[in-house]
Amino acid sequence: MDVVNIFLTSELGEGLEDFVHDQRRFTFDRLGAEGPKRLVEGPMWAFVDWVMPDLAGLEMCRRLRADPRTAEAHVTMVLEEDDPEDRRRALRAGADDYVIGPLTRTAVLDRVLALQSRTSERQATRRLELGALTIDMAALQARWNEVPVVLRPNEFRLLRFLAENPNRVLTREDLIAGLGKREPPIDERTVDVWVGRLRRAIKAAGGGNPLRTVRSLGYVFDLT
Amino acid sequence: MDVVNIFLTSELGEGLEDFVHDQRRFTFDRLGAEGPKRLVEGPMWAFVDWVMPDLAGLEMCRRLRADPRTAEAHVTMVLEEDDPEDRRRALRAGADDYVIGPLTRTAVLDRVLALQSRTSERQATRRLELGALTIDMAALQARWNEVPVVLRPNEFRLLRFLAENPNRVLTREDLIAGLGKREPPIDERTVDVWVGRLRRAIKAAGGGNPLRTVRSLGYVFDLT
DNA sequence: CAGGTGTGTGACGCGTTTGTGACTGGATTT
DNA sequence: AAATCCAGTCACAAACGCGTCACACACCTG
Repeated sequence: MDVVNIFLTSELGEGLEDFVHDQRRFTFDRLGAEGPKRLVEGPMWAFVDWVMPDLAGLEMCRRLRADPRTAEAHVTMVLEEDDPEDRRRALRAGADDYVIGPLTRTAVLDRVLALQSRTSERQATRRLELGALTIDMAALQARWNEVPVVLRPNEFRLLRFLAENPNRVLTREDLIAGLGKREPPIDERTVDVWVGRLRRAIKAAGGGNPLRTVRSLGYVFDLT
Repeated sequence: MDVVNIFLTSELGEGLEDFVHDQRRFTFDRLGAEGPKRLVEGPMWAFVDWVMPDLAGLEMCRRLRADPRTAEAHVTMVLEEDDPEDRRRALRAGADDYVIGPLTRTAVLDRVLALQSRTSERQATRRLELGALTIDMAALQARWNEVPVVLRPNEFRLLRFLAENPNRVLTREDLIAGLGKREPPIDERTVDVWVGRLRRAIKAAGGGNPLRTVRSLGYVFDLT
């Protein structure tokens, strides 16, 4: 299910809790002066209160824009009343949008659903998630439960290819071809060594063994 | 309505007047040896003539870059003919771009519209914050925990480009293109030297090493 | 013109990666 | 049970890719 990450500042959305609507899970997270507590992937929405205890809402806007983790977030400013001058300043500080408070579940839904289609195009970052394992194609990095798996180039290619065809037996021939090795022709037994090395790397990161051997045929990436 | 501020040198664009196109107002302003007459906000384009009565166009480029008011402007050099040597020198002097003159309303439109999306992103983030590292686009300065990192121009451009695409493997080709180097074609191995120099500079400021090498592919700016 | 700075390049050396053959032990077949 | 097959693992050599250095050249400054 798609997850919509929503960041809130200070006491905004006091009564708001995670909820599910229309195939989407809305999760709420506190947003402090240091930015988001945890790093999330996918579309992000931030609702910034105009008045904050220790930091002006405008400054928070600028910080969100300056931080690459949240630079792509859709920032909505929550105003107490409809002051044209404040709206202008909010937009200039980097907000995409504004609502007149207080923030309610309905207000959040309206904003997010109205704009989701537009924003979802942005997140082109390719990424595979298979159980505890996530593979970030852009960063060329794999993680097992957030623990980085240190992989050599060939191992990464192998993992990627296996993960892209889960629950399907891939012969050694498939794997050699899938990694684009032709010259010189690779001995099929070499694949065994590749798999061994990959397994060891995942294990070193505290992971399990998602790679199952199918005797006399090849290997499978077992999903769940 | 969005305003696009365009600066012109000397007799360039003699017949050009303010006009409106596609929801944008284009305003033209003279650019003298002392820089722009008035201070403006928002995106700026400067068209610099190669030949000027009292000042060489190249020198004008450098001044624009040195002046914090115009350092972020998009500078287009206007050449009379397509001389590769002149192009090279124009780019080296700080120009982002060039056209073969004379300057017409159409040429201005084309340049500005083609590049606006890219540049407007840049304008939005005058400052990047990535963990201990902050990059000040306006001051052309980077700091690691408030300690200035002394960078040469090329190193700054490299750091900036890497930091603008964090957690993404950038090939040497990407980096060369990202720094806008085309003429003459740059040897890919030179990128290694750039990275080495950049790393050393960050280290000299007491910083860590946010630049990860991805063997046989390129480099990544690792966030967190 | 001399001195200084910034930058691209070729070359060298070292650590890493990787394909392979050999050995081992478990599984399968006869 | 013996014979056979097959996959896991190790050690090793060759190839590869990267970091670094010194140098040349262009440019700027005085």
